[in-house]
Amino acid sequence: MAGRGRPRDTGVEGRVLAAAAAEIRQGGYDALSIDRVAERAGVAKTTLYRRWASKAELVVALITNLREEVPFEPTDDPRGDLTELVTAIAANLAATPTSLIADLAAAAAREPRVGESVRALWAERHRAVTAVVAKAQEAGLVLDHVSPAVLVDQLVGPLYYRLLVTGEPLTPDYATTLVRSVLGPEEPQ
Amino acid sequence: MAGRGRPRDTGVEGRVLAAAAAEIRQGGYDALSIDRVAERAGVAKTTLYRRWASKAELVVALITNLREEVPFEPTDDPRGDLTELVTAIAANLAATPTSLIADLAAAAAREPRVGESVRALWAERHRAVTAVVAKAQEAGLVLDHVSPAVLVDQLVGPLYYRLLVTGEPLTPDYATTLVRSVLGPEEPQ
DNA sequence: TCAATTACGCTACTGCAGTATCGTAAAAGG
DNA sequence: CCTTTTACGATACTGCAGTAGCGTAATTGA
Repeated sequence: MAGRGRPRDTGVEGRVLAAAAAEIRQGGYDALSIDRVAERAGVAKTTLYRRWASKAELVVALITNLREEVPFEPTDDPRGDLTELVTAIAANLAATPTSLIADLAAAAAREPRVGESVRALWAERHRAVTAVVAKAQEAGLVLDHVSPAVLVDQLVGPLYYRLLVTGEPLTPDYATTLVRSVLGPEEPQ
Repeated sequence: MAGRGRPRDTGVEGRVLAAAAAEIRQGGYDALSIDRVAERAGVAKTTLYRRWASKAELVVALITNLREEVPFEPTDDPRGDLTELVTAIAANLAATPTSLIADLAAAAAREPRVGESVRALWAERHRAVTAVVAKAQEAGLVLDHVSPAVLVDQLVGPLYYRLLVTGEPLTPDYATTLVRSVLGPEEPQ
């Protein structure tokens, strides 16, 4: 079952990812050099390319690996949940170097395979917001003429828009404003 | 006034931009090679770098140059204007190679100088939407609790979000849906 | 006419991503 | 034991962005 030839060195992946993590922490995507990562990991460059087809794929695997699940437990207050969730996403985006996100988006646009991985990475947040929006709709917080899917885009899209396009800061306050704009003013019971 | 030494060759800029335009048309940002552009323009690479500090700056200058003003004359129907404008922006984004937009965003995040130019390039659309939203507000189409600035983000942001993040297509129908979601259903007089 | 100044072309270089080639090591199967 | 198969390391290469150095051309001012 395990194939015929020489088995793969199972330690390579971990060593390379660790080396890449150390490199990307100081300097972001551009500063991460495949040659340096390979040398630091004690691995030949060709071996590295046997695991990941490109620098972008390595970085995506790295980010996916580092990714810590944001624990989010929904309460019975969809509006509060939504605010909390959007604020958390905004905080996460603000904490990540903008150039890294932009470089991932660029790599995703260039290479279809990378695109799938990156979208899978970001789809998680999208789904979480979608779930809470669905609860808000059940609770009657969403106007009839509004499509839930579009509403999600209008909650999350502006975050990326500010980050990548206008360059304005992502404050917690802004996240709150987004939710209020979409759900209407606080309506006490 | 014109300085002391040898004057700059005034034809360089035009020739380089023309060569760059020809190159970028077939292959996008990555395929545009500074060496090839210089050769095609009949200019030394060093001369090219005397005008533009980086490839990104050259591309931004190129896009700015190619930019044709989208003629938009506001009518007395803010809602229709907004739909038309957002649809036009969506169409323009959909017609541009996604990787080019993503690469510009990445370059903007990397180099502050490029960031300014790119944001200036994109701010035009933002301002146009802001103006129409202001008219809509005057016409009473915007709910009181909604900030106009946030509303603009929620109209334009989802376009970039779909393009760069989720990878979903930008249809004219989607643009219309965005406007309706934000302004409420058509309210006949 | 001549020195100073600036632009230009040319060549060569660094560091980078990615590829090709080759000898060798480690396993499986005959 | 020996062949086959696969992984590995090493070296060298291509094309790329960007930089440095140098000789030379074109202009101004003395």
